Amino acid sequence: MKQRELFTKTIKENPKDEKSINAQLLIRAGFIDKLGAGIYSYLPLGLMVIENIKNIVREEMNKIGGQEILMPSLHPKENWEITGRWNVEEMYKIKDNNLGLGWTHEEIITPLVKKYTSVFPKYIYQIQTKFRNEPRAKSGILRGREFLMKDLYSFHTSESDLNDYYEKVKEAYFKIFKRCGLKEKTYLTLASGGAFSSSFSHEFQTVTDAGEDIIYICKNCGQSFNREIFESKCECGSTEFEEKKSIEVGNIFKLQDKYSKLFGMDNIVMGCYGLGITRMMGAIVEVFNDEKGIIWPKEVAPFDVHLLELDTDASEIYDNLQKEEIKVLYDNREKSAGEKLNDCDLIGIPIRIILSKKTLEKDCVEIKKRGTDELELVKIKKLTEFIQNEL
RNA sequence: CGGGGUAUAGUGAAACGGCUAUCACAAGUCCUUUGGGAGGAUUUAUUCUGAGUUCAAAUCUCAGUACCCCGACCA
Repeated sequence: MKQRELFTKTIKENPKDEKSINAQLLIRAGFIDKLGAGIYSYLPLGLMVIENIKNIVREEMNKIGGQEILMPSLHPKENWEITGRWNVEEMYKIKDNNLGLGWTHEEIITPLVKKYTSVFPKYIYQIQTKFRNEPRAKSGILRGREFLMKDLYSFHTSESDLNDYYEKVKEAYFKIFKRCGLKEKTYLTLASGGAFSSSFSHEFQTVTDAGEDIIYICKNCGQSFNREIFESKCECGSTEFEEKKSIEVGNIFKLQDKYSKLFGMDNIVMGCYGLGITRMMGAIVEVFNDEKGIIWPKEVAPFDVHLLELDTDASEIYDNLQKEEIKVLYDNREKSAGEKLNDCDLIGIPIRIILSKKTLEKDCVEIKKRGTDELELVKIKKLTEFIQNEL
């Protein structure tokens, strides 16, 4: 993709109505646009990142038997009256129509599964826009009023089967975090089950100062506890903890028969497993950035390489890389070198390739990996091979 | 939902209650530039909305709205 043609624009100065790092960088680098508090448009660069995260999540969900569907955002009042959750603050309601905008989907998935199958277990998920009337939208895309979430629901005929599957989901989540670069920063955290689950739930908390939660990480075993349920001793016996701010990127629950019973599915127990897609994107930016911009982990980056030409035509290199299906952002804009270099750092694609008069004299391009200071000259002939090894 | 703050061009800022509301960047056109945001010419406003005070309001007062921050909230 030629940067000249890309529907986006970088901004030099921070927007005055955003304080969070993720929002400032994503807006300045041209990934998202703000429409209102907690309401954002995703421009092509931002959508590419979203799609990358979604595909990682899909692959890992499918590996544990998940089947993808898409449920509606508009929800009839009747479904929510059954569970007594129609009159909660989170629900945006459509006046005079007995419809609300869904902030979760138990009320839809449970009758749907009842209607379409009697063969269990079943694992059904979707990646869909959720609406929540947040009393305080904040921190850019970390806490939006409209956001993308993956929600998986599992249906079992026995509690032990639910327990087994619950553990599988935990593993799948850590595979997702690993591929998104967040594994080292994300802790499985014991939390309350909330109003609709009697037992504990597990949260996946990514450590960052931008987070809204406080977790206590056991220095001995690594188990972490949400502040809301934290007591002074870990299960392993240790009393040494590290206190950290964190953002909840995922939350999994054993719902037992709470919803299945209400919707007339006898002897079925359920689990539900949420994962915030846009929230993860924000968390990635919060974790991976420097004073110049974003530093995308490979698998979620919008492009593999950022090719800059400085006063030297690099279109042949661009064509050759594209032929090998390497995703290239090609900057051949008529801008000063400084502007191109700064934009490149801001956007944060993992590998920067520069062709200039200086490098061309040596039949080379200059390679720099985002987040490092090392420069490397690579022969133009060997460039494709070099990049393929890096991916 | 409580507390605090802000609102001026696409973006970021300036302007004592008083002159034609300035400046930088971006965007468009023309020319010169190209290894860290280069230069010249030219174009860009209902000062958030409504009321009030005043000879005179971007500036003071009140109300509303939006946004930011702290707290409460948050499957």
